[in-house]
This record gives sequence, C-alpha cells and structure tokens, in this order.
Amino acid sequence: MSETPGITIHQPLCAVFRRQLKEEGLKYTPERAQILDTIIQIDDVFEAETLQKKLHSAEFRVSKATIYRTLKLLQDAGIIHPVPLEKEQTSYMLAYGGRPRDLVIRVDTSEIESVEIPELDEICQRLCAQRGLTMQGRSFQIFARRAQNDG
Amino acid sequence: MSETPGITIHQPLCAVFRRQLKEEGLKYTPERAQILDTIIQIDDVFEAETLQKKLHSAEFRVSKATIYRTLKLLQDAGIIHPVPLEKEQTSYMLAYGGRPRDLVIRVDTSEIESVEIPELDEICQRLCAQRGLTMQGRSFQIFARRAQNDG
DNA sequence: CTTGGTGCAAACATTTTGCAGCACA
DNA sequence: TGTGCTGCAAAATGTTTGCACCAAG
Repeated sequence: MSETPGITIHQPLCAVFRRQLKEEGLKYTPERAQILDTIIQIDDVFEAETLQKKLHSAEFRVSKATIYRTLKLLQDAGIIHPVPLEKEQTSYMLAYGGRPRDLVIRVDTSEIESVEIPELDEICQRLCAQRGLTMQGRSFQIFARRAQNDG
Repeated sequence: MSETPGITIHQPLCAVFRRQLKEEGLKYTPERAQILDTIIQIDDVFEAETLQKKLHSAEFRVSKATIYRTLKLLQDAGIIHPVPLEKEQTSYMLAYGGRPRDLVIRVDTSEIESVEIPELDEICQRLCAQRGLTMQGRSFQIFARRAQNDG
C-alpha cells in the first residue's frame, strides 16, 4: 500500500460527521469522536464487537448501546456502510478514505482481498452526476471461488 | 469462460443448484426448487419474509426454518448473495440472471434504482481471471443523496 | 434400513429501547 | 432549566438448532 503521509482524510471525516450532527441538533460527543476515530484506525471491515474491543483496548469504555447508536448515525451520514459478509453480526466499512474498499471475497475459503479499481471511481461519479446526486460511498464485492477446472 | 450472450437463466440456475446439491450429497427437494423458482420470479432484492409471503400466496407452504436453510444453500452455491441495505432483515438478491443487479441507493429517500454497468462485467472477469478464480456473483451499490448544493 | 429433509418450537445472538442520572448550552 | 447523551438491563427480532416424523434410495 503506497500511501500519502499522515495527513489524509481524518479531518474531513470528522468534519463531515460534525456537520451532519449539528444539522440535526445533535452533539459531537467524546464517545462519538472516539468511535469514529477508532473506525478510521481499524481501516478495514469491522463489526460492532470488534469496534468495542478496540475501544476497550484504547482504555475507552463505551457501551454497546452507544456503539450501535453511533453506528447508525455514521451510516446516516454516509460515513460508513454495511458490507454483506456471511457473518452473523453486521459488518461495516468506511465509505470514505484513501484506502481500497472494493473486495474480492472467496466464498470457498472466506478470504477477503482488498483491491483497487480506479475505473470504479469514474463509473460512480458518472452515475451520480447523471442523476444530480452526491456520492456518499460505495460497496463493491466480487464473490468468487477457485476456478472449477483445476479443482 | 467466454460467454454466450444473454440467453435464458432459469434453467441453468436450477441446474447449478442441483449440481451443487448433488455434489454434497444433498437433495433437490420440492421446497428447494420452489424457493429458487420464487426467488427468480421476484427478480428483485428480497428478504426471508418477503420470500415466505410470496411462497404462501402461491399456495406453497414452507417453514421459515426451511427458507433460512435453503437461503444458506443458495448462497453457498453462489446463486444469491446478501445485499447491504439498512433493513433489519438480511436482504438478498440473485447473483445470476440477465437483469441489472447494480444499485444506486438514495440514502436520503431510501429509493433503490437498478442500473446497468457493462464495464463492471469486464472488470470482474479481469479480476477473477488474474487470480485464477471463477466468479460467483457480485454486489455493487452506490450510496448517494441529492446534490448538496441544491439542498 | 439409512440418509437427508421438513416443521415446530425452543434457544440464541444481535440489536433496540426505556429509564435515571449527567453534561453542556 | 432544557435538550441531548450515556450506561445498564430488559425487550424485541431475526436466525439457528434439536427433535420427531416423513420421504427416497
């Protein structure tokens, strides 16, 4: 993963969230800030539980209730969105961010590989532009298994 | 997998399912056949409950348990896969079929529009080919809202 | 007979919600 | 002083599982 230095997208994300919250008369509390920050750190698919553990290990105690409530807010803000994995718990991923978010999922081994698909950005932009929409994020997964003829 | 143009898909789907079942020593029962058939008829995103109602109205009584069990089998076979909507119930859609399966989801209005993105087929094929995989299906959603500058 | 499938109902797990105490405008 | 937020625990829902009986090879 080649990266841009430390700057990146954290600030904008927080800003988006804050703006969205303010817009609805809600508050940007420490819990919410911490949750978003942790999600950004995880930088991968995650579940409510994963998130809580991570928060926990950062000495930040947040209840499941608050996590679920915040997850919903983040989803409304278009900052995260659910990913259709076969887990029992709902999985989420960041909708924004410089990292790859498109996945190739091996249905036979359950492996998940992140891939970069530059063309997709253009496709998304085009589709949104045609409809006068602002893109909030996307979710793209390819489900595949080992080629059947070798195996 | 060079492709035959868009001929039919129902027969092949049943065949795929039957083969997959046989491969694991399972049976292609009337319930399973009926469930797959109903899913094909629905030809849209659906949930376990929707499915049961549809089956019901077709005078075909199938228990929730069987529906869930079959849904899992169909998923394993790569015939359907979950879609990440904001519903409480898991939503699924057909992975195969001649219909569009890519969605533009309005996060502000919850509208769901199916779109055709031919380039995606190529992209998927390419990614799978590069990895020696056989594609089972894909899931693609764009989350968007009305352009912010006119709201 | 043996293996698998179905429905039912109980069991489970996750997610949601009511409530009391708090914090900040 | 009022609105919103949090944690806790109870409640609600979707999904899974154990069991007894049924069907097919």
